[in-house]
Amino acid sequence: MQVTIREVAKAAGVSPSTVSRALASGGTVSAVTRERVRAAADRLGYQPNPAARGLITGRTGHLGLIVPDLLNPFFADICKGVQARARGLGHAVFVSDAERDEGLELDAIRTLAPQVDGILLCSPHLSSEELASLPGLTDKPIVLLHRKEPGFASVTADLTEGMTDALTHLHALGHRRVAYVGGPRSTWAAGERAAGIEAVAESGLLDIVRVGSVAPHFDGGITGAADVVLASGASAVVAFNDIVAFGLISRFTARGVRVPDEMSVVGCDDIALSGMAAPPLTTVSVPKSHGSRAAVDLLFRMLGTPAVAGEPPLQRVLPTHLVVRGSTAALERG
Amino acid sequence: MQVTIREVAKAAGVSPSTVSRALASGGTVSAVTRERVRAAADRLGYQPNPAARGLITGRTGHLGLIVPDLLNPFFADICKGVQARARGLGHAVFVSDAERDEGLELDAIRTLAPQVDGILLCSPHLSSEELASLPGLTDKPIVLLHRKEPGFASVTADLTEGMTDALTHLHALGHRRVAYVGGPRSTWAAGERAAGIEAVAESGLLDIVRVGSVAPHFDGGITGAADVVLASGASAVVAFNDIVAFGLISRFTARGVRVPDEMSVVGCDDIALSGMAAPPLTTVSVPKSHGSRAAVDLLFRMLGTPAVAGEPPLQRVLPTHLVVRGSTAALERG
DNA sequence: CTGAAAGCGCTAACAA
DNA sequence: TTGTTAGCGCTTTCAG
Repeated sequence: MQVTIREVAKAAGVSPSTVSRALASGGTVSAVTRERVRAAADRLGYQPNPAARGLITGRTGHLGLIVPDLLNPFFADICKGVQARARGLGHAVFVSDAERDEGLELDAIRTLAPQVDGILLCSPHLSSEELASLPGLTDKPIVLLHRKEPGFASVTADLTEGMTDALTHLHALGHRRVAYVGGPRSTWAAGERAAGIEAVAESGLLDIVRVGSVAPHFDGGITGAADVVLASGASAVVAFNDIVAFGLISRFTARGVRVPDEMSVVGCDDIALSGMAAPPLTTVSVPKSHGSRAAVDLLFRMLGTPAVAGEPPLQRVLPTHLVVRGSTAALERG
Repeated sequence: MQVTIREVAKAAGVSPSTVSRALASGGTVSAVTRERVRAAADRLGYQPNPAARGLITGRTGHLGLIVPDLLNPFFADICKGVQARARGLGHAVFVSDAERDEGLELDAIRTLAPQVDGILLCSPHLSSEELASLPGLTDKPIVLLHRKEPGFASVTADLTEGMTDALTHLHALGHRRVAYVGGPRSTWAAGERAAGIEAVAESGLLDIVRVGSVAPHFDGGITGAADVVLASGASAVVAFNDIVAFGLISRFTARGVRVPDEMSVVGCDDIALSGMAAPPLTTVSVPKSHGSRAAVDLLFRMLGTPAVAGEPPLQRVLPTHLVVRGSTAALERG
């Protein structure tokens, strides 16, 4: 089906192993031979078969990326970043959308593991216990993306600080009573955000109204949450993420409450669309491409330097920053 | 690194080939042996090495998907759909984001080709000539997704009809002068849409104002286009896609023009966020998961039945439909 | 129904 | 510097 190394060897008048060496980076071949081999390879359109190579090197040249939902632009962005960095390092990436289903996620890990050199796992839903069982499932290195867990290498963003920044911003604008619409309760990221909210609540800086949890997708009971926010007397609201923020704004608008004049809204993630919305969304920006890049780099480091027992895995925490756009405004007459 | 077929064979007291047969679907093994092998495999946590298998069967069990930009939720959605269907058929999928760059796209095809059984290509940017050169690059089957090209199997949506539906809807609401903000000029999809717009223009049903082309992402000169629309005297606008529509609405809002009261807006694609926007977007819905599914199925059919020379490749065209939400309204006092 | 042997395309010792 | 040999893990003839 493909042109093999043997045909190239024949065409160049050398042995297959010489072809292999000539085409490899560290191969020890004479310049003339290398040129002859290259020419022959080009002429025949030779493409090395990665499966055969992998069989012997133990490296596949593939990475696995598992995300909970590509429909959430946050994860699509992650995916793009991972893909770009992996390409730069000569690796192709398998993407698996786990559809927010723990069973599918575990399946994906099991299925992907034997075909990749390492796995990047965006898994807000898996329990700590399930995560802990992973190293038994596969010996391939795993990097957690946007989740931190003892015993795992990870790259995360400082969401706690992001939330306090958001609240501080609202306070500076004169808001004193602020609602928080949380995300799925059991999630790691939800806990991180809540910690930031609670820290501010306890400091007494702001009066915080906690408006339960909504699913962070498009039909997740956001309408009801918006109505609760409206009834609470809050003049501003921080949302679990940008999608929830969009949902809130949509409902506010439908009820004739103008954003930001009558209600300030802050999102989280800074998905690409948030700058395009009407009004453009003030949001806590999570470093997506930078985080993806860092995660891929961390995984590669682990590939080069297999884990030493007793040495704790690297956990990198990236800063967030608040992007102030048009959905927040100063409160008139405190 | 992994447990091999030989260890399973030893554990089950049979030969490697028997293990292979026992685990394969069509293997001719006695029920007892099969059970014994299965038990041993389970106990040892055996996972067949797909690379080794692929080397001999000529099948990788992988699909390649190439998209121009995952940041566009339309393609993220496609990706999700392809992934879901491929998983159902036991295939993993490589995703490659070509970053709207023809060179990267060609590279991706070249790189992916030897590692997959077939390729799903979302390529609005490649010229017809470049596309035509693809079969020389690889003999792997290719299905074009959301682009139709002579000589290629494809799955597309009827955008022309979608556009005429959108305009008909606006006409029914009393609009008589409607702007069209087009996308990148040279794109296949742009041509399809333009055909629908022109058909209506020629019919004389509506007065169409063509407002040039904007890049279909977040900074693509949409602000300027919005101002041109406003100056044109149109009471409604059809946008190249939902993202452009969001950008227009954002600018309209910033200039104090209310949507839909003073300006109706129609998008195209029906990305997940469009129902969440404020106001929720009226849009031409393109069947994304259905299209992805159809494309994967078509690719699998080609894998089963290699192309017969002289027989034209299958080209499937899916219907679009207009989703009327809150961004369009009847024109007061025509 | 099962085992032995060959070999997919490639790389990595080891000799030459 | 180059060729020869062996073998990665698996499937698939071919005998038995």
